[in-house]
Amino acid sequence: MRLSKLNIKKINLNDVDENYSGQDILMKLGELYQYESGIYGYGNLWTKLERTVENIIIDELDKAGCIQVEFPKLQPKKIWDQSNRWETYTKEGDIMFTLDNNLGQYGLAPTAEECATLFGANRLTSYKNLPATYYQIGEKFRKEIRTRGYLFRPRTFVMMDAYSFDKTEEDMQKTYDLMHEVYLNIFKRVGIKIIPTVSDNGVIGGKVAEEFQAITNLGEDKTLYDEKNNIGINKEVLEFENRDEYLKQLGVTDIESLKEYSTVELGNNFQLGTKYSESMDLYFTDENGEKKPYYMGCYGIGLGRIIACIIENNIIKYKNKIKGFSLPYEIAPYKMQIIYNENNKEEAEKLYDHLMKNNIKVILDDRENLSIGNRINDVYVLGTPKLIVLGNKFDGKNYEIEDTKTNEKTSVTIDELINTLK
RNA sequence: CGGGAAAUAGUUCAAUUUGGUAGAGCACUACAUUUGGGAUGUAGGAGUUGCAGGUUCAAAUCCUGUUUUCCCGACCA
Repeated sequence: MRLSKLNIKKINLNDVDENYSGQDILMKLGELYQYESGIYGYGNLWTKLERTVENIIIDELDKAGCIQVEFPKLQPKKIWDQSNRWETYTKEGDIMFTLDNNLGQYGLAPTAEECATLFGANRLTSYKNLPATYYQIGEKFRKEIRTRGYLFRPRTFVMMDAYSFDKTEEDMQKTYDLMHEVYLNIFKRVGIKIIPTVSDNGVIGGKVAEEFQAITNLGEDKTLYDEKNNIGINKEVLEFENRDEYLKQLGVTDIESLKEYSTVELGNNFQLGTKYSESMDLYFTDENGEKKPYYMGCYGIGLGRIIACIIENNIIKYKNKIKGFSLPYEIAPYKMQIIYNENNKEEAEKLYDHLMKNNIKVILDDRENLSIGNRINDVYVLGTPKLIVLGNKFDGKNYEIEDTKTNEKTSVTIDELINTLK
């Protein structure tokens, strides 16, 4: 990408939000735009980053045999009546944005159990069709009573939601366990340290729900982490009466020895059982020709939260002052930023074309009338993991790459450069 | 929904205490110089002070109402 086309604003790093520095920088750049509390527009960097994370999620889910689909964001009231959730979501919970017009009443998708169940039941008519898991990635809408931390808790956000259909409770458990493994792979690939955590729902109904908590000092939750068993316990659980029995069940013996972390929930999986199948009156036919309810599960990952988390966990400071951030190389939409002085303009253009031809996404800082220093500082503001300067020291052969996280500099030839970037 | 803070130029803020022509830094525009870690000079543009009432000769400033934003809590498939 040519930086001259991105039209980022010049920013002052002296008054950056202390808590959410990365997202505030994107706001100041114009790469995030707030329309009102909890409703944002995303610039190129956020969008590309989202695509990258999305592709990782799609890749892992597809490998696990899940089927990508898309459900409507505009959902008719009648399907919510079918599961008896319209009142819950509009009155008691008051979480759904609703529309009322001459065609009828609608809700903007806060989630999609109804859509998924109807969609699945229409084609999963026989036990021979099961199991099946459908997933989609798209915007969700929720009337959060209090927005918080930019894209950590907005009112519209991008989420992956998956819905599984199984014949029996045992099969549902298998699918649920499989999704657990898929989630761990996803979070590993996006570079986030995750703690699979027992949530409070789990206490009430046995092991039917789990959260995937990421360690960050900006978190909303407190999680006790048992490193040996790789399991976390939401601190809320300790408030419950049957805590001892429950902890025993988890294999946690010494609660005092567990380290407490501030965390944010990036994913949440649930065993739904036959709740939707039965309430919506949708069944399959089993081996004996009998009507049976689907055992379902639902699985969610917040894409926006993943991205916010990655950005805020990779802030770069210099002399205790915020400088910007540095994205993990694997997920950065642009791997390197090319900076040059007037004498090396042609060389820089050549390098840019060469990398593009090799399908390596980089940023060429082709803006005019800026000092090298200005340009280098903007690398940090955009989060680009590596930078290369074609300045006075450039000899036409050896390229000096700098890692923005470690400040390590290496000198390489063009072929070596392409190999490192691949 | 409870508690707290705030709203003035694109942005971060000052001027409000004590009513009297609305300012500054950064950003923006033009020209020149500068160009390896957030330059310099000269000139310039930019505002119905969130909105609505009220008091006053006069309101950013005082009073009343209202809207919005942020933070803490509660809430959270």
